[in-house]
Amino acid sequence: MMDQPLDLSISNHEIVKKKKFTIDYLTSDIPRQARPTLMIEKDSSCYPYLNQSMLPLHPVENQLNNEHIFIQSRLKEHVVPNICSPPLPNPTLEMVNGGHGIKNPLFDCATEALQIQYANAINHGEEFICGLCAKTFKLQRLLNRHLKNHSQLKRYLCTFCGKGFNDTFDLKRHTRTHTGVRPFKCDQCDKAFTQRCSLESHQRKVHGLNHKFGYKSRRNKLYVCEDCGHTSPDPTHHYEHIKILHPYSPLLHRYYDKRQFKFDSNSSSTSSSSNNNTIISISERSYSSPHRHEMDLE
DNA sequence: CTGGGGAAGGGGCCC
DNA sequence: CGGGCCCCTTCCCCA
Repeated sequence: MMDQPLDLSISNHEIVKKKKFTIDYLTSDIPRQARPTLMIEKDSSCYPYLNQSMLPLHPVENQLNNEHIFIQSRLKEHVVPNICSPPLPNPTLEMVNGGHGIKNPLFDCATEALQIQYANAINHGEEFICGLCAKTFKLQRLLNRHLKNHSQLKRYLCTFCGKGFNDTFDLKRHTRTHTGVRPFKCDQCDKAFTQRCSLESHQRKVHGLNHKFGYKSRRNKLYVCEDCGHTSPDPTHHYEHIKILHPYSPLLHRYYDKRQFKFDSNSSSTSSSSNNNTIISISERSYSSPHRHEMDLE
């Protein structure tokens, strides 16, 4: 199966400079001494549990000097840790989102506050009502998730800027503002977008294309490599791309997670990529992976 | 002022 | 039931 060279599409994304975050996080009414500081060592790896000497460096921005990147958050409740001291790997920090984010080590401290909010929640017949904003929910777990939105303490932190999110998908979506990954490409022009809705809005407004999808209908899943912007509709192709080009990605450990890789019988490693960007040809043998999933695709 | 696009909040649904 | 993925929507910025 791997005798033929494998064609992989690599998007020509650029690292987009977003001044917005720099301004947001460096201007604050919080006294400078009181601001938490996120210090990311320039050469630190995003994959602290693996062999750092073999890992790719992360594209970074907001660089203020040659050795370190200091990003000061105006959101004092984000609990921004110092992730370069003690030296990585730091067992107290758990990476998420393929190494682009970390679990907030102090998130458990929010449990008490959440319990107070739970106590304020009202069970009114078959409805669950938020005691803080009076929004109603049909299911308890929807109320539970809603209550987290009231908490200022966020579960996941962006390793680029320290901004916090309760949802890893929100973190992943946010990370694209730092990496410049734009998976959703317009087939009518050269524009690309970080979100599918932005692409569909663009096509509707600029090209006059109407959606052929029903309201809230699911689109075909597009697998996106958050490291380089490579996209594929095929989970097998996506997995092969990560295995070959990003052999130390934590995503490879989630081969059996159906939320990450939805393999099916029609999935083929030879399917073409959905974008029209630079095509490079890579020999499988040239990138032999030491990973234990080497034979999983046979 | 307006339109296009970026970014993120909120909620539905699947695993 | 929680985590994760996705869609809809809104807000904001900028040309």
